[in-house]
Order: sequence, then structure tokens, then C-alpha cells
Amino acid sequence: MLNQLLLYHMIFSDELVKWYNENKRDLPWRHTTDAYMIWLSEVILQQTRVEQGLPYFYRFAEKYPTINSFAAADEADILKLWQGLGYYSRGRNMLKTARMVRDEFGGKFPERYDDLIKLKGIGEYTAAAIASFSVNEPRAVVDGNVYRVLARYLGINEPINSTAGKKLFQATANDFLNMKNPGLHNQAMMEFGAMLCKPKNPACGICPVRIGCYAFVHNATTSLPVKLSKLKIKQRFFNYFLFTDADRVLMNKRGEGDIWANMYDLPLIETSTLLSPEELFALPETKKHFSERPEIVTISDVKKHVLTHQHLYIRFITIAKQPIEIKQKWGFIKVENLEKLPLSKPIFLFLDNFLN
DNA sequence: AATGCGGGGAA
DNA sequence: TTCCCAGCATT
Repeated sequence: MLNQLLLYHMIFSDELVKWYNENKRDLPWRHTTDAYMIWLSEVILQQTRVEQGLPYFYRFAEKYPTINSFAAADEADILKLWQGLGYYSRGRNMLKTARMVRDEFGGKFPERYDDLIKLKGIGEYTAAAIASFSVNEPRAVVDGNVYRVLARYLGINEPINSTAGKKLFQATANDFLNMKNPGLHNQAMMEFGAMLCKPKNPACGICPVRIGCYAFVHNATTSLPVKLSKLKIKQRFFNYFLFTDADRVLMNKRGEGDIWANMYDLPLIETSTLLSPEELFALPETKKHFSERPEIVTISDVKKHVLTHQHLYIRFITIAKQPIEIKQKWGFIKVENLEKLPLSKPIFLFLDNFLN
């Protein structure tokens, strides 16, 4: 019996590659071995579904066809093109990496794992992906798909987000790597996980490797992979002020160390609970910003905006035009220049609705 | 080892 | 609602 299982494991990669060749999606980055283009696609696809990232890939590839054109961009330009995709540090790190490649690699994007891993925003997964897809360097990728496929196929109970689990899954992926064609093997593993061995309702009925699969044989696909607890959700209440002056809007540039770093939003008072307008304007922090109590024109309903780790309850308060002194370093932006600024999703939706 | 960082699609 | 997606950086 054990020998039989080992036999299945030996042809596991071949079966997946065969399945991949017959069922793969036609995606633009699968037609190139250009490390720069592969890097573009891989970073965009970090924690992001293919369907969501695809339009962004096209836009970036068109606007920045070379690493040097990317390196010459401003951070605001990159963030603007990244707008709506989330995890904006990816965009900021890409710019750092692009400039590093331009300045320290002579503008040729690295293709070897050991070079790639040193770059900003490139971790073990992305380095292995770029190296194997571009020059077939034998590095096994381990992403969410690979965790799931291996956990189910081998019946691994170790939590995928524990330190021991990460080491175990990386080692296991290395063992299974097809050394003849690492790039194809990696693509096949991930496509298989994304299309067939899905998180919910995996298509075991048409699975080419189910006969050797622990989870299929033991009916355990719903309990594998194992993942440790979830994080606590923080509740935050954002009171945004809309103050317009002729053809300008008072805007705020966000700092580092919080969500939406270096992006733009409106003047903001954050509270830990939901306050009435009266309570809000009685706050010392609010008074600090306005020399006199602003007149409220309209006040929106509180809208919930869900992030992975926090829930934002956002309210927009439109303030009447009056000769109040703005004491904060907020700045007026002309309406026609708003479209150049990188905006968070809720701010974009609000301004888009307000102005159009 | 634990936490922060977006937004959206699927069930 | 809950899960999780071609993860990484920081502390």
C-alpha cells in the first residue's frame, strides 16, 4: 500500500502539468519570459484574484512598458494607477524596487532568486515565481493555492500560518518540485488550486490525482488546510469634512503608519465611538481645527467600510462656505486636479458622487 | 511570533 | 455573514 502511494506521488507533478496544459486560462503574463513583466503581474496578484488584478496589469504594462519608465514615475502616479486595488504598500515598494533595478542592476530586471529576494516587496513566493517563470530556476512557489493542494493531497494537519507549518509546506513543495520544468510545475500547482482544488466545493469528481489524494480518500477536503484563528477587528469612526471654496476642495494628505499611507482624503476627525454632531464639534480636537463652529449643510448616513483588520464607520459632513480659519495644514485642491490624486475607495466614491 | 495592510468575489 | 485571494514588511 505504501509503495502504491509513493507511485502516485511520483507522477503527481506530471498529472498536474498534463491537466494544466489542457485547462489553463489564457493570461497575458503567460506569454512572456520578461522578468519585468512577470514581476508586474506577480506583485499585482499578491493576495489578489486574477480577475481583479487583470485590468490593473494591462494599465501598468501599457503606461510603464519598461523598468526604466516605471522607475521614472512619481509615487503619486503609481498610487493613482494602483487606486482601488488595495495593499498600497505594494505600489510604493514597486517604485523603490524599480529605482533600485535602474540604479544598481543597470536597468536589467534580475532573474535569479538570490538577487530578487533582496528587492523591496519581493518575498520568497514572488522571488521563486519570477525566477522559475523567467529562466526556469528550480524554486518551488508556495502560495495560498499550494498550501491547500499539498495539505489536502498529503493530509497535512500543520496550520499553514504557523512558523512550523510554513517551513513544512515549503520543504514539501521543494520535494514535489518537478526539476525538469520548474516553471511549468509551479504554474500548474497554482492553476490547479485556483480552478479545481478550490477552497470551497473542490471539483474532486474530475480531479486527475484524486486516487492518491488523502483528503479525497478520507473525505476531508472541508477540514484541510488547517488555519490558525483570526485577528481581532478594530472599530474606527471617521468623520470627514467636505469644505468647498469656489472650484476647490479642502483635502488632506495622509501620513505613514496607518491605512492608505501617502494617499489623499478629506479633513478627518477620528473617534472611537459614534458621536452626535453636537458631541463631535464639542471635541477639543475638532475645535483645534476650526476657529469657529462650522455650519453643517448636510450630513451623510454612516457607511461601513470593511477592511481585513478593521471596520470603518464613515460619515461625510458638508460644511458651509464661511470665513472660517483653517488651522490645520490641510490644503485646497482644484476640482480638475482631483483626478490626479490617489484616493482611497470610500473617498473616491464620495467625491465621484458629489462632483458628478 | 504577531500584527498591519484593501478590496472584492463566492457561498 | 465568513472566507480567502499568485504575500510582504515590520516589530
